[in-house]
Amino acid sequence: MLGMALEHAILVSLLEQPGSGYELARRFERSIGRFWTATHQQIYRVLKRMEADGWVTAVDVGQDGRPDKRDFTVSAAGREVLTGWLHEPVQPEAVRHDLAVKVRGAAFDDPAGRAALIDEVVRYRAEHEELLARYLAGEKRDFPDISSLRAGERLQHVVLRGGIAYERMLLDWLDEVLITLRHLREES
Amino acid sequence: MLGMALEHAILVSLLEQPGSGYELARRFERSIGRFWTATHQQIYRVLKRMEADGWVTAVDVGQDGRPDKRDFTVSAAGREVLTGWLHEPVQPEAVRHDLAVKVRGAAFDDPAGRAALIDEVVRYRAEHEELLARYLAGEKRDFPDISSLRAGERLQHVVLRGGIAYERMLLDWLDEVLITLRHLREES
DNA sequence: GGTGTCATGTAATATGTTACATGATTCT
DNA sequence: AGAATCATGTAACATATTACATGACACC
Repeated sequence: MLGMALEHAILVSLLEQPGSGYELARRFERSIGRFWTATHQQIYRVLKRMEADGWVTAVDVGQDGRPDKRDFTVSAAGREVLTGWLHEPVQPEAVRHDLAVKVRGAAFDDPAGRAALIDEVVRYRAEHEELLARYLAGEKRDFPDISSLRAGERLQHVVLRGGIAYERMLLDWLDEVLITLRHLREES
Repeated sequence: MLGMALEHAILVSLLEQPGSGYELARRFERSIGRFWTATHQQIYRVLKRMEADGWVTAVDVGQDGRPDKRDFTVSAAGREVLTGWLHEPVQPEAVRHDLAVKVRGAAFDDPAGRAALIDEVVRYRAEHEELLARYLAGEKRDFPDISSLRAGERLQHVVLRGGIAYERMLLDWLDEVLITLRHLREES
């Protein structure tokens, strides 16, 4: 059970705030998704197993105007599993950076293909510029007074700072990539 | 076949330099591994399929003092597959950042557990400091004169710059994380 | 004699992705 | 009337990880 993965992200998210599979999926699209991606199908499957293993307990909640949902809460056993995992060493990350492969691959493409890559990098850059703007807006909204945060909020905030730092670094790097690609275009 | 993955990283690597499965695995531990991780088991399996599909061709090379190896080269068909993929939009990255989950999870750990996390972050930071040093040494060694690089080398270099930028950003962020964790410790 | 590197793989299991499926309500 | 959102899942398939397996040679 070493190094297991989605389970722990779900445990953290449910400890911060109990919720349904659907709500979890939405959180994974937003906040948690900054450092752990998962689709609703994965989440439902893992939640089912976690419930069977007694890591979480579910309560049916009727809602008016909306379908019923099943609200999950972390059990004492689930909390123990999480703390056990927290004390394991951090696993090396599995990196998968599409764009970097494409940039190196551009060496084997023709000028038209490289021109298309420039457009694609521009599009990709715009996406991440928006993402950074959303992170910064979220920081302003959720952590307006940084000096008065409780422990959990401070930890959430420093993780958000990581997302912001990552996006800024990425934008700067994409500018370097664009300079390089445009430079190569002008030479040919 | 959209969005397929390891295949393309292998094609780029073999176009830069033909080689055996073992050599590819070593490259994935080093240079390519900065943006795409893969184990030798994965590589052998995918190479087999790529050979069956005619994307690469293999030549047996006898070596003295060493086991024979099978050297792979990208075929014309493989090159076409790669350029086809290069012209597809970049897929959103699947992020999986263990440490960020643990930092948020630390909110639900006891003081002893948080102290242990500080030690773990320190260890992790030292690992990445070494990695950055290796990248910088590699940059000096492989790109001593930046003004006189050919197209392929310039693209390789800008990708390496990305790795360097990432590691620097990570180290700065880890310092922020340490400040936050130590601050919480002193308050308790 | 033991450790490490070179070189190749198989098998079992776990995880992740994609497509499909349902049904109510709210908004335009 | 049609599209979007809320809410839950199953099934089939693809990919990744982990453990196991073999054998030669080089170096200490």
